[in-house]
Amino acid sequence: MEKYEPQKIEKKWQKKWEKQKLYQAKDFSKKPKKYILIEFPYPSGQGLHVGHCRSYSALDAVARKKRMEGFNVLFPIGWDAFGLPAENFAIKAKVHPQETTRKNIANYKKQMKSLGFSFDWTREINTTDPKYYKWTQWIFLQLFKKGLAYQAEIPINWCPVCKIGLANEEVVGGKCERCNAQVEKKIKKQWLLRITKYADRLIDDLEKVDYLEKVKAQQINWIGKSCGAEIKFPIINNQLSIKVFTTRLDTIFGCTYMVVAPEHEIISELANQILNLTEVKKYVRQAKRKSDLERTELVKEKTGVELKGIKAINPFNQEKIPVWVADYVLPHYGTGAIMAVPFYDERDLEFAKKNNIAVKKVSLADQEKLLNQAKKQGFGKKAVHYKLRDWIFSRQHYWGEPIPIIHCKKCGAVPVSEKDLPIKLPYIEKYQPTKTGESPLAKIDKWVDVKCPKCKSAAKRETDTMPNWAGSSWYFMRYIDPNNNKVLADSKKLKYWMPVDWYNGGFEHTTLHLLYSRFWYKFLYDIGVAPQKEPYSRRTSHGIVLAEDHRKMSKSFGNVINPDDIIQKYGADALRLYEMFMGPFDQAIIWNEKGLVGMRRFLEKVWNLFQKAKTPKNAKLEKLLHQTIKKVTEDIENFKFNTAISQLMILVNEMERQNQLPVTSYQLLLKLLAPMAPHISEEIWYQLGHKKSIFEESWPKYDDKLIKEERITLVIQVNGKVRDKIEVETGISEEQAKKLTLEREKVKKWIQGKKIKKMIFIKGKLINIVC
RNA sequence: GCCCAGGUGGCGUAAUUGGUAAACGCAAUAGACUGAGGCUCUAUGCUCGUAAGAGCGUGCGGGUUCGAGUCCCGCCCUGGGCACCA
Repeated sequence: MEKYEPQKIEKKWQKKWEKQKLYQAKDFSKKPKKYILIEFPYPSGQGLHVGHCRSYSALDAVARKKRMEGFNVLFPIGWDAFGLPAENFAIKAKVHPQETTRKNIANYKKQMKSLGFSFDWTREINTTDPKYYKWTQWIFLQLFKKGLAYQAEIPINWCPVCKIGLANEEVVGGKCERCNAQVEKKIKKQWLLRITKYADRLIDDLEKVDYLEKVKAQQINWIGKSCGAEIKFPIINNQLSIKVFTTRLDTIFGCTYMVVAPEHEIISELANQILNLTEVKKYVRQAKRKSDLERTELVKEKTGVELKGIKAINPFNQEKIPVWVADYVLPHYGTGAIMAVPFYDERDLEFAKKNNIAVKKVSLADQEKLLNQAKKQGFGKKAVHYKLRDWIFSRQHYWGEPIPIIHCKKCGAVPVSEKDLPIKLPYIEKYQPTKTGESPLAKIDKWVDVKCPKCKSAAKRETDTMPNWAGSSWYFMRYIDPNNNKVLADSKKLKYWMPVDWYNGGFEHTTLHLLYSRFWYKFLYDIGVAPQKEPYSRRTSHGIVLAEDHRKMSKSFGNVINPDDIIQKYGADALRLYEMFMGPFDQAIIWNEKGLVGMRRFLEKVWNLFQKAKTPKNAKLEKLLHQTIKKVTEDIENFKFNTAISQLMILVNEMERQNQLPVTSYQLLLKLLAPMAPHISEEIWYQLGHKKSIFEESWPKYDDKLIKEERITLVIQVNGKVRDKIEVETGISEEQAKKLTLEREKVKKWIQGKKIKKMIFIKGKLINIVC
């Protein structure tokens, strides 16, 4: 056999596998199904990232192993291609986003193919394809019909200089990323999705699924359900009152003041009673200019202004308390107003001290008594609040799915007829956002001016587009039936393939994408489209790959690793192995090119063993072989790829050491290696004279009896310190072990002159003499 | 401030879930082999010692236990996330 030259053999097998259609999933096959899913990438101009490779290499290994285990595997791929970066790039480079997207996808595809992933390319999808987003729009219409999509006045980030709306990402320290002007808020009517209606189910159904515990915890924290009470505090000399939400009703007798958010309507409602209105207005103006993030960043200094002339009454004890406005209270959580109990709340205490507000101490025991009396009088209505807010679904951008709604002066917001879907995104030359804050689509009269589907009078299309999250909230369903133009996917096929058996992606998608897609799936279940309540049976997340300088890889730092260069230098199999070997799969890991050297050496060892694999039998290898089958099988299942590979290295090192290597043992090694390093394994497999792919072989099974060691090293401790070791039979009895131990010279030395209090014997492990 | 994760050799890390700390890989040093080596093999946690050996050693301080990287209490540090969540 020639020298190991990955560049030659890898290309060859990639082409052959594609021709053989080895990795196509079969609908309704009699084999049991396995749906393995990776988060589909956003095809950016920078090309595939070594971070992508980590997730894809690992799940490709899982998919390949599952096929060998006899499953009908669906391992699909597609493109999440709508979004801001493509649009911004287009504006700068004057290339249409459709064009850059096309190019980027072609590049990603080429890169992915050069890594030899076993995707079923016949099911490739693209969220920007009208045949795809027809169904994204269809789902929106169903949400609208069920009252889960609605419009509301919501502020957007507004740059007064550029005269465009900005994404949070484009606001840096409260300033516009492009021109550095102070960003303002502009109120705009926008579409929202009522995800809050699903909040309880999104928490409760987590019990049904196998996600990493920390992922579940993060979802629960994000939804942030809290049960408490709502209380109305009446205003003196006025009919109005301020409603607050609290989880600590039991502390209400210690309440000495109230705080309302600067956005709270009570401020304008009480305007003529507020004595220091100018000061208050000034404060409110300043607060409104701050982003939520800024308000949260200003941790140390809690500012606020008293509403002079206003007093509220604590309904539980009739005490008159002052009302303040402060921006540490946010308008969108709870009721936008709080009762402050400085004795029990650190934040309230800090604020009270700074502003010379009274602090009142009331013991909780006393309060309980008082509270019971109050409750009898019917105060404090039970209430549940969530951190989770409804999902703002409008974007004033070009490069997204048009929202299929027509606005009619008479009929209001009217849904587009389903048979008119998709509402295609018009191809335009100028996609800069407008100076009015509307989407660029608003300028295309020909597209905007339509007739109302209901009353046929002149009407206008909705010109906002959907966020990037829309297309990715249901894509896993489309893979199942990617070309269907009657329904989003055939219900029988959905029933066969769903739910996804194993979904892997980044931790950064734990809260938004995962929650949004679960919400949509639940909704689709409710309207009879999705077959179950949860889309993903199992969710794992991979840690990010950091650059050698310990920072995130980013074009601006100039520390990005291009997988093409690595493949060129070490081969795709070495890269794949390295991505899995570098550390625990769910932890962040620092890229180090030197590690690739080891992978390449290992593969060369495997390659060179070919010369040696001739003898019929070598009993010395049997045990290690079976141990390795067990370890690799279990480690892949538990996504401990690093230790699976180190076990294979141990086996290969032993095979090198042995003079005799049976062909059967070598073939076993190849099968175990194949999911992780497919090219080299397939090449050697054919060189050994096989006529069919190694991936059509079945996964090796181990024999439990052959794994057990007959002899072990029994550790001898004296007072917990290792003093000696003896080789014994595994099944050695306690008495025998004790006897052997006490005969040892070293042991005698250590226990000389001491009285043995007891001896602890742990079968198969150690013996400890306490004296 | 809150939430999550994590601190183990020069580096990436492993440890049968309370039982030999450092498997596997990278790097470095020394030695062996070779005409030569950037090949291969052997050794190397730290300190003392020629050695045998002894002591120390998993962020820090306590504790439980025959025995702790692993469990409990307190603290420090690093990374990631965040919408000050009442």
